[in-house]
Amino acid sequence: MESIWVQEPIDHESRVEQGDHKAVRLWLRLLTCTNLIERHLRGQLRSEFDITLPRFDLMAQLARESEGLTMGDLSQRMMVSGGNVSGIAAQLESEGLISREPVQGNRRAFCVTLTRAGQARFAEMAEAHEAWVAECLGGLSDSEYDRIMRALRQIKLRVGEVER
Amino acid sequence: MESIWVQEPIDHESRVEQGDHKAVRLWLRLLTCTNLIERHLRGQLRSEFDITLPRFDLMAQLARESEGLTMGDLSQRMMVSGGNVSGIAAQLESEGLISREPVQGNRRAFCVTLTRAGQARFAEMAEAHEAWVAECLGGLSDSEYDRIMRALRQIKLRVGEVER
DNA sequence: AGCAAACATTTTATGTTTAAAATATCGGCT
DNA sequence: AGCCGATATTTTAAACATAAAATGTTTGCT
Repeated sequence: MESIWVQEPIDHESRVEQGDHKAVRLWLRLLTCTNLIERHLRGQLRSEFDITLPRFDLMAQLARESEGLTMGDLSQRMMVSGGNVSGIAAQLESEGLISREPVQGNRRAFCVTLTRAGQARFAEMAEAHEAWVAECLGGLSDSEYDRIMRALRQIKLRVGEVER
Repeated sequence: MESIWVQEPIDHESRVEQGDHKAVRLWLRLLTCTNLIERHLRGQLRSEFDITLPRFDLMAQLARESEGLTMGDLSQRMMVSGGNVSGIAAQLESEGLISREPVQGNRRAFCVTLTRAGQARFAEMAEAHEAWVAECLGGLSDSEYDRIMRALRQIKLRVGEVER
């Protein structure tokens, strides 16, 4: 059980012992990559647009659904709890970037949409965001890209089955 | 030379745009997979062992270093702030799972180690944790596994460069 | 020795996230 | 009509996370 101590990069992945299994190593590498990119994007959004990643994420969901989404839809798509969406939406609403209108025929739900100001603001941010992501992930060849996408889809489906 | 990262712009304008969109799709899928697995593990740790992911993570660091680690070491390896480690360690200490002893020759630092109870508890959890991860990620062929690992390493390096 | 800078950690203030409880609405069943 | 379980959202409490200030220690420089 002698843990050869590798010192160079200290992150989720490099802390693994030799005896650890392949799946765990893949998991830690996946986690490291995602955390690094997420941290990068969070910092960029903060310094360039003074917005948090969750708020950007919520706006991004709305940007692809011009009809609007309910709070529950947002919670599902953002993969965060409903209470969390309540808080994030409250902030964006107070900044005038989104609006929440009652749904006719269902007084429980709200229909959340980007305001005109929100649309304009998001368009700016989305362009920069895309460039930042491409900086991190844009260099893959087509075949490599396809291969990873397929593998990740497989993983996604599998976790879905396990979760059930 | 890893050709993956050498981009040859044939049509400078449209090529880059396409690549950007692809990069974003890849990023979103990466994020989805990581979130799904993380959520699964969090839930399992909670329901099976009544422990949170950060606390498990801290214990996992210590389990690999029988000599113990300082608070600063833990902060670096867990990739979280020092203040955060203080709080998590305080909880674990109050539960008797870790101990913090003064380091001889440096009265600023603590040496944090798993208690005997902590070791036993972690051994149980680690076995289950590994099985859960394998459930999620174990379905890949060897070649797929190698390919993803390589691609993720390249991504990791690239983000490191971008960050600088 | 004296002092400044770096170090290791904790504290504080603020904000995020989650699970669970609370509130309110809807729909079906009798 | 009246009840009950599902649905949609908000509120609450606890854990987690960060940045920045505070505390105490070490190191190097003169």
